[in-house]
Amino acid sequence: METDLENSATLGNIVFEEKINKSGSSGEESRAFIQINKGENQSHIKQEEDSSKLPSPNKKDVPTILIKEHQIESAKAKMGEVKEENERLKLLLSQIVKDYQSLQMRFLYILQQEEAKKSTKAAPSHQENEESDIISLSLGRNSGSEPKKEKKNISSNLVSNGKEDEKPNGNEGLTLGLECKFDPPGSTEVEKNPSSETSLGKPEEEEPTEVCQPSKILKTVRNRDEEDASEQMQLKKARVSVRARCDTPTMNDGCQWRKYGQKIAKGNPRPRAYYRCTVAPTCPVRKQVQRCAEDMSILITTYEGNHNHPLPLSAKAMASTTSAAASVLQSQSSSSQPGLGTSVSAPSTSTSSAANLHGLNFNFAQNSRPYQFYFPNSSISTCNSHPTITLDLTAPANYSYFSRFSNVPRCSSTCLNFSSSPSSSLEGFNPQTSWNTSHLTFGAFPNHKNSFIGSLNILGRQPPQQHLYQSCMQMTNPTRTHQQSLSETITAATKAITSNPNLIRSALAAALTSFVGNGGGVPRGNHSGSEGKWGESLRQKTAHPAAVENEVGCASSYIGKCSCMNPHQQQPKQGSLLLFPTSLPFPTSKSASDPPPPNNSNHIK
DNA sequence: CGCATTTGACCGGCGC
DNA sequence: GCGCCGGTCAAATGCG
Repeated sequence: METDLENSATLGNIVFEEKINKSGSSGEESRAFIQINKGENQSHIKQEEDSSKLPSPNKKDVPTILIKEHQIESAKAKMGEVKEENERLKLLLSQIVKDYQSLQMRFLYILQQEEAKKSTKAAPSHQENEESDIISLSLGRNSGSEPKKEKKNISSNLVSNGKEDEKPNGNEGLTLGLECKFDPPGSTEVEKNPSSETSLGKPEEEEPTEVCQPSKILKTVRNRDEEDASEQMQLKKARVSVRARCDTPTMNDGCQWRKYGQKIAKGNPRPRAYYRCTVAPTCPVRKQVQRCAEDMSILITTYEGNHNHPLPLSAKAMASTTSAAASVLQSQSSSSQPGLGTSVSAPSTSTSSAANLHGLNFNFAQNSRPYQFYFPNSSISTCNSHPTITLDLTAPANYSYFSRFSNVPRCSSTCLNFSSSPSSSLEGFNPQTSWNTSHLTFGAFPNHKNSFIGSLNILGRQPPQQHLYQSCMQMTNPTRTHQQSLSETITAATKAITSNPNLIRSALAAALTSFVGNGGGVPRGNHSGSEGKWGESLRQKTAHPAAVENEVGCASSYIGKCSCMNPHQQQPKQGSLLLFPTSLPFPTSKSASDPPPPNNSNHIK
């Protein structure tokens, strides 16, 4: 704009007018009108030329020339003033942004401090506020060897943590007990979890140690479950469901999973597979994989819990996403239940997720205005046994998804709709042109009292954030190829997540990294969920965008650049972030028992 | 032989 | 109290 002004000034015969103050000047052959809207810090230049009134240079009207020169000088002077004003406005804006960010950080810090205080009161031994509710459930677990073996070998006193997951490992309870103030000194061998730094129990969940025979462990644990059921109910509830188009049996989220069960759930002919994370023996994270009953091409993966161990980047991405999403639920539930105020973040997953969880700053409004979330109910009711947040990464937005997907009567559902506008074709998505604007929307669940609806315009009017994400997005520019750029992307996204307290944005960033690739992942071929193929596949696609359309099966996902809005959202067009729905390049899992892709041969057991 | 998967049984929560 | 359902366990089975 300034450049335009300067250029215009050099042309001469130009009169600059501030529309507000000086509109209506006349008598000039050639004019440029500058409309300045200081409030918006935006200006538009209109140029008008009236050739019929152009003075002839040959005319001997010298005074006219002098006047014009004078006018030019005047115009230049005004232009300078405008520039100065523009600079002032910029400075002011930047200052405001800085202040805002500073306040935001302070607020987050205060929140974290408060959380820390609560945790300290409840359980002095635990310092991390970021412990997720689900992780709390995993208390008492150790990195010990196979649960069965330990269970058999343990004759010593055991500390039950009240978690079913821990039943097999009597030692686990002991381990937890050590960290727990209630842990008896005489407790037997305690195995330090390799990832113990991340395994922390919440005060509420910690329980006095109990001595029991190995054979009785299970019952003891369950009894304690009953005793603490009320406390743990919520903690167990938070879930994050990811909907993605995937022809492969399972999504490769970078983690290693072991299947421990399969059931045919009511209302869905496809079996639901149950997996637990095997990256660490004590990891409490579990996931359910099921095909969408109405669209078999959609794979629904529901995560519960947070990893208590280091994860590869690819796994971190998903974990961060799920943690961040879960934090939404947590934040809401926390408001309704002070006792559950501890954070939801995954300790081991990354500092980013942890930081984000407490940083949930949502500007709620009564209107679905851009940049604001509308929560008809400010919190998810704790009565809901399974509050679930859904990340919908499937094809074109169809809000019927939400209603049918949230069909669990007692569950409140939160949906992050990553679906694109109907016009955007997943397969036709061109990554090269897809990276500027994103739009994160929240689907409404009219049928659920605890649902919330809203939309977030992430970039819109927040230049710093925009820069942040642009930096991330630029790294993913297909022109920059391969693993390095992907790695950078992941790193940038991680930074973005870390630095930005906004939960949704963090989730978004994490989601981005999830789909960008699994750099750094160390897949284990022996585990069903250990593939790194999809990340690799995506890298290839990124390097060769043209090939994307030709991909069969799980297509790559990209965040698209789109100047238009999601039709379902009546939001401003500018600067909105739009996440295109995508099929995910999840590799095929070794597990033959996983719900088979709709198009593929299905063998359901 | 070790490990992962399969699959029937079991348990607990919830609704009627 | 009973039955349904989701979730988990653990023995059986399969595979490398």
